[in-house]
Amino acid sequence: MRFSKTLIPTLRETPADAESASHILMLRAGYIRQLAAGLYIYLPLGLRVIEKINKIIREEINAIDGQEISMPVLHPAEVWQATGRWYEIGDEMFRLKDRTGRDMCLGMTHEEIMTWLASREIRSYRELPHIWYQIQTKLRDEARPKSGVLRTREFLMKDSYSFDADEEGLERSYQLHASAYNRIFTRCELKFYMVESDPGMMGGATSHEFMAPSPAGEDEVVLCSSCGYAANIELAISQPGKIEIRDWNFEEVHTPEKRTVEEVSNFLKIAHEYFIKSILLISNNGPVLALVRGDQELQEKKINRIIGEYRPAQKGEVKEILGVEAGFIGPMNHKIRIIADTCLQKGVYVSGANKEQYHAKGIRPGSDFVAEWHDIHIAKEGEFCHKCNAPLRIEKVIEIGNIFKLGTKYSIPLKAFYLDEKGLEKPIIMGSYGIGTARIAAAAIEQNHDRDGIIWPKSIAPFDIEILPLNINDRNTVEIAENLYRDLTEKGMDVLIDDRDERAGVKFKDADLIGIPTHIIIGEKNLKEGLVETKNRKTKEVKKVKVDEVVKLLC
RNA sequence: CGGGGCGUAGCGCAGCCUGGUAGCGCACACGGUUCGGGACCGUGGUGUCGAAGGUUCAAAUCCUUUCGCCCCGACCA
Repeated sequence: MRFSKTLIPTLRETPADAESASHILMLRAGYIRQLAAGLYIYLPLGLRVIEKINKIIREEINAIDGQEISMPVLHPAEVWQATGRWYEIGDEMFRLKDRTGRDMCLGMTHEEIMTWLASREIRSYRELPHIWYQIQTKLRDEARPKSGVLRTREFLMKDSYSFDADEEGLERSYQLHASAYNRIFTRCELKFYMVESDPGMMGGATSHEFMAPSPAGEDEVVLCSSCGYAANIELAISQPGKIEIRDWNFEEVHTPEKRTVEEVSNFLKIAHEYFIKSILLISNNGPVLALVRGDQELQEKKINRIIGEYRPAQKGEVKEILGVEAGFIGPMNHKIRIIADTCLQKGVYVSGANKEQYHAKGIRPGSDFVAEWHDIHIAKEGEFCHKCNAPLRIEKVIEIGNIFKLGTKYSIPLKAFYLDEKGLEKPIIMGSYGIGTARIAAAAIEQNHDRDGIIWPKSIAPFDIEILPLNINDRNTVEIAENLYRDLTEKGMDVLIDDRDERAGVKFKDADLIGIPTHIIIGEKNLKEGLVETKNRKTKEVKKVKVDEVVKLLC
């Protein structure tokens, strides 16, 4: 492709609205333009990257017998009403009416529609299993689009769905996807982890996420480098450091105006981990007291899985329900449900005395209070793996893919049944598997860039080679450049030739910004000796090569 | 949805506090010199100052409302 005939509007200055590296560089290097919050135009270079990624995805999903189909973006409400998600999902779903007043929505995912299709087309166990997928635009009215292409309201996603007769089949489809995903992200040359994740609204029991480490990521994962344990921080289990068991007798201590763990800890000269933090929550089934150790935080997702929907109690409610001001709550002598973090099972602690201006020292779990024991704290860097006891570390990550076992959550309400060998009607067992194409591109940039610009992995770069004829007014330069352009293209390489009448400096700067892996620099002086230069964008290594050996070297 | 910030030329910004009718850099056009890391000199064009309303002799500037965008948080199939 010729630079002079391609829309590659590079920017010298950093756009004010961009913050993350991928956002800044995609704008500056002329890959994308923003239409509105969370809506992006993919310019020629951007589109090429997306297409390269999609090609890899197609090859790998086809290889596990996935069949590509294409589904409408506009959906009738009834299908979503059948599964209840029409009502469960709030403002995140774009809704509209057609001219006859019929309720419609824009597809934010396609479980419903895929299942609807399966319900019509699959009759017998003999037709199973199936994997259907599409690479299609999804629309979600995100509360907060951010970080350029990382979180948008309209985005391209590969979503596949598996249909099996039983759990074993689902497990097989799930593993096929896990291995396909590993190949896809490996081919895209990303650093990534496969981690345990919270199935959340998708229902079902098992799910994993594929996470690309990057400071621009919105999620965090907990990793054990010793045994390989890896989980989303929303559900990661960790063992806090052990503490000594003190021989304190139970006593009430006057702690005037000392409310927070920090304040009482300083006042009594006792470390945070000897405290019990009591947090009052209001669930749909009444108040719940959650207890975590003083040096820990409550993991909201974990408690959510135990008690369902809830909200933190307001100050007035604390006094009303527990009879004491927040800041002096302790776990003793309450009639409400108490859920305590498992690490509190052993030890002797300090907490509120349930009496204004007093804390209690020498609290013994089990005898001074009873509780349900669950892991409800947020895992922290330096805590220990519950499997192998090695120290854990935490990394920020970008979610680039996920796989879910859905079971029958969609097949039952949408009546996707099949007849088994005995003629019994059974619901199809499903899985759903997503990959965000643009997030792969963004993650690749986040993980591979330098001061000068993008450094694309070879597999997803918009072009393989960029030719830089430095002076296009020199006949020899142009001739050699054009010959190389033709020969390399004929060999199947994707080649961009910077045929603009620009100064050499401009071409170098733009080439580095755009980030094509290999540059061929054609300058008059070297040409006089029959040489051109090849430059590796990543290592910056430059080699002088004879003109007629270039093609052989690069193909 | 809560908190914060910003809307002035294509892009990046100054001017606003203390009202007097808009400026700088880059980009763009033309001419000349230059030509291997975002050249230099000269000339030139460019704005409903996000929008609406108000105060005032006079509003980019003060007041009110509203829209948009970014950041933090909440949310996130």
